[in-house]
Amino acid sequence: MQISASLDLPAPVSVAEVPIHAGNETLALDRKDLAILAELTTNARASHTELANKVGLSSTALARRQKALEDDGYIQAYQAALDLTQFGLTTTVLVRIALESQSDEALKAFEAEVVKCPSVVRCFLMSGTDDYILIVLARDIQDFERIHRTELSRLPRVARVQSSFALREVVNRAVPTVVFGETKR
Amino acid sequence: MQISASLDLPAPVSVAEVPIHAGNETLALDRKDLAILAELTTNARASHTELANKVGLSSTALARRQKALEDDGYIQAYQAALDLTQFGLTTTVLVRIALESQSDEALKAFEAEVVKCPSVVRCFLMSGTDDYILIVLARDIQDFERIHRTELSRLPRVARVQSSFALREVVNRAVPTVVFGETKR
DNA sequence: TCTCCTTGGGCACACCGACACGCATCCTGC
DNA sequence: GCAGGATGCGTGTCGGTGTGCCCAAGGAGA
Repeated sequence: MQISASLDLPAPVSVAEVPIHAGNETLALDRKDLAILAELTTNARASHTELANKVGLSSTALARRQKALEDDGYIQAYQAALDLTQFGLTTTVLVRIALESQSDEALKAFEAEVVKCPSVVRCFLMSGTDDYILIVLARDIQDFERIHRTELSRLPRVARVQSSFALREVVNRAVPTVVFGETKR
Repeated sequence: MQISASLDLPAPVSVAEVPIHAGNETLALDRKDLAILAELTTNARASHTELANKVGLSSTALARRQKALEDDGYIQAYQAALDLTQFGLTTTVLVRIALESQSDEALKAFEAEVVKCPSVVRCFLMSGTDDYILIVLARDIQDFERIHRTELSRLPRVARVQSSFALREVVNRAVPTVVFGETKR
């Protein structure tokens, strides 16, 4: 039942060895497990019998595997995906923020506040020159001006804020397709 | 039953008018609808009775509202969230890509190929100097070197590639919290 | 080679629950 | 007061889910 695999970090891989797919520690999942995950990524509410037919298993076997995938932590949660454009959130903005200092105290202070910003959906602490990169969702450019004023400019220890607007989203995947291709079994 | 609201774009808003929450065209959703969405964002497989108890409705009323939310497109899909660290994907890289030219043909050629990159999860066409920004998931830095070599460097019309590694992810939300706070009713 | 044991799959069954319907009630706006 | 919309209750049917049991394949050991 899909044991271990929790801590088997990728083995050191020589550069020339890997063909095209990544990974390749022997993942404790076979093709049917990946098919289950791929299907659940699309239809989280699919029933056992429905999934069983698509994967090619009996409902019993599928139920066992699905439960194992949940218990082993491969499946974190089942969540509804909302259409944010229905809420008017059609504008994505990438914001680069540099702090006054990189002291531990400054980072903590900044992060404690940025998690409270209701329009921020992602925030990365980055290597390189820019300290943080945020992804902000807004209704339009005017709304982003408001967000900039009421949320971003109130963040502590900020030295510089630089915003770039996304004109279009070309790719938006929750899971990289590489995940569903990697298996030895 | 939650009609319309599909096309009611944000009304022009004077800068001083808005207090703290965004939006504020009269959204066709009341607090209970938002509570349903908030709950389904966490537990997509919750039953009608389970949701009804949390929201404070009967299962009948809840079923009607949930169906309306689906039919009106507020809920796009129900999907399983995978723990990507279980697959070894612990490294997030932001990649900025500038093309040789901004001609329509160059954009189309690039985009047609970037959607095929299995390690790319997001790709934005950006305003400003950088043409595209990608979010790439890798196992580690060595794995990103492979991705850079086998996926990114093969993209057409690329003039410059600049990569920044995310040291830590401070915020990761599927839905901005502002969504669940905006309503008039 | 034979046997034991483990692992995973499939079948059958029973139970509990979800879901959909009809109807009565309540509230609001006109 | 009336009409429309939304809620809540009750009921019946259907389907999903969980369990027990048996079977097949593969590996280990004697």
